[in-house]
Amino acid sequence: MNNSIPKINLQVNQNLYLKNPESSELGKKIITGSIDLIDEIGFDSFTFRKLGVQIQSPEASIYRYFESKQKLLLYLNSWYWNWMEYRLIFSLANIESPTKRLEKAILLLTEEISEDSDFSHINEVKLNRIVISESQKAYLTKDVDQENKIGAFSVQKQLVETISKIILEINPSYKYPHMLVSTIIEGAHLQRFFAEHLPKLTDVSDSCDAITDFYNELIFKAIK
Amino acid sequence: MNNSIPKINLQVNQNLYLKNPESSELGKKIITGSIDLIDEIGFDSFTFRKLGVQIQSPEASIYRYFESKQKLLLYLNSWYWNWMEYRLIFSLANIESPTKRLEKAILLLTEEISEDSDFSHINEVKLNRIVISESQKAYLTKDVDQENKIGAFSVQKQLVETISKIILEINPSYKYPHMLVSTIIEGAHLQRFFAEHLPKLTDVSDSCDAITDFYNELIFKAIK
DNA sequence: GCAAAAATGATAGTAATACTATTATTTTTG
DNA sequence: CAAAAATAATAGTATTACTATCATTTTTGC
Repeated sequence: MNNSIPKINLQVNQNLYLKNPESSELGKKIITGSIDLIDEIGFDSFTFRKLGVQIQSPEASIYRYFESKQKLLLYLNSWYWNWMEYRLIFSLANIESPTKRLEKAILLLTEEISEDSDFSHINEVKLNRIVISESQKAYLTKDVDQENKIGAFSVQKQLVETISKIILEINPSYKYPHMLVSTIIEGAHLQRFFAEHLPKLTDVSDSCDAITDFYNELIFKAIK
Repeated sequence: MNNSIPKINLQVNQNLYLKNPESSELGKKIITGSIDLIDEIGFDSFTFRKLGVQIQSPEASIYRYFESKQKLLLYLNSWYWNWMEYRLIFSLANIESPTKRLEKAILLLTEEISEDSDFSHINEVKLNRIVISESQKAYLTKDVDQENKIGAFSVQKQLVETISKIILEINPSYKYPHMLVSTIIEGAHLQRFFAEHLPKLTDVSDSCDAITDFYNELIFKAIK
């Protein structure tokens, strides 16, 4: 990811918004502002009223883009995984060996995101932090089946499928490729959260990236 | 777990309640009622007012036991992991072989809980469903460091430590025992959630228990 | 068996939240 | 440049997450 990449719009599932926030200045301000604000105060304290103050637009205008703050969170989550898949495709291009492909995928899913790619009006470092601490709230709801029906999680499912296929290339008889991949995807985020807030649940070492190393070992041993 | 077990009170961290709910009839009704209600409508829609209606006591009385619904969730979570540890100790008693001990621990952490043990006024089947879908909301908060400081997660930490030690008995040079155990603990619950709501993220098979099998294989290969 | 203390019930109230509605003003576009 | 679309400004509502007060019931220590 570097400056040579043209500004591409990642398409997010239309059911997650009332009006595409990419289609106007106000829409982009809503996205940029909500990422800033959620990162700062957390999703629980985040309200459209506070966002309105932050971006200097009335609360009612925000409701014309998003039905609710839940839907906005689903949008951000969806954008993030879309971005991940884009990065994955990019990073796997022209690599033949399935083992190398899997290694690259694991790195992408588990590494810390510490640089904003300037890819768009979206700050990926902040968004990554939000996905780590808040995205589970997007599906751990009584509405999950409804949300699933409208395609809110299709990007994650797609990503899990893509990486599962690489695993099956390496070992066609491995029984649990999807479980293994979804374990990494959610687990890696959780481990980052634990490393920061509940270190007794992890084995953090300042030196190298323990999380990437842990998952690399885990996965390659599992599918051998 | 069977009827021969005497009714024991599991002690929950005192910082999580204002008044011990085990100490009175109303307190127990609050716990039983909140488990029923959260299981039914979900934690997001759950309010102390609704709970008051359910147990026929005024909202204000509930606030004398719990400062907020967040604290109540922390209490339930803490009770659950306390119960798990109790079961673990029970299940490992008199077993020498660390491999067998680990196998038993994995089973306990990953199996489906489908029978209420009649161990107390708490319905463990419902509580297990609540912990699966809601417990992450107890720590994925801006308040997590504060909550951690008052000991809200000490039971989970204890459990992770106990099982990590078994792993180190089997392989003293394994680098990531805590990460491995916390990966199981949180991952197993998540996989159960996925199996029910987002099956494309798993490899469900009706026959045997895929989740237990998956983690068994994963862990023993990882530490070999 | 009874007074004091503690717990609970009944009721009310408040600031904030998660929206919806209406009308005025600005901006865009054919 | 008029019509349409988008946004701003303002107001309003039901619900939530509490806190406060006082009356009533239950528990307890003697």
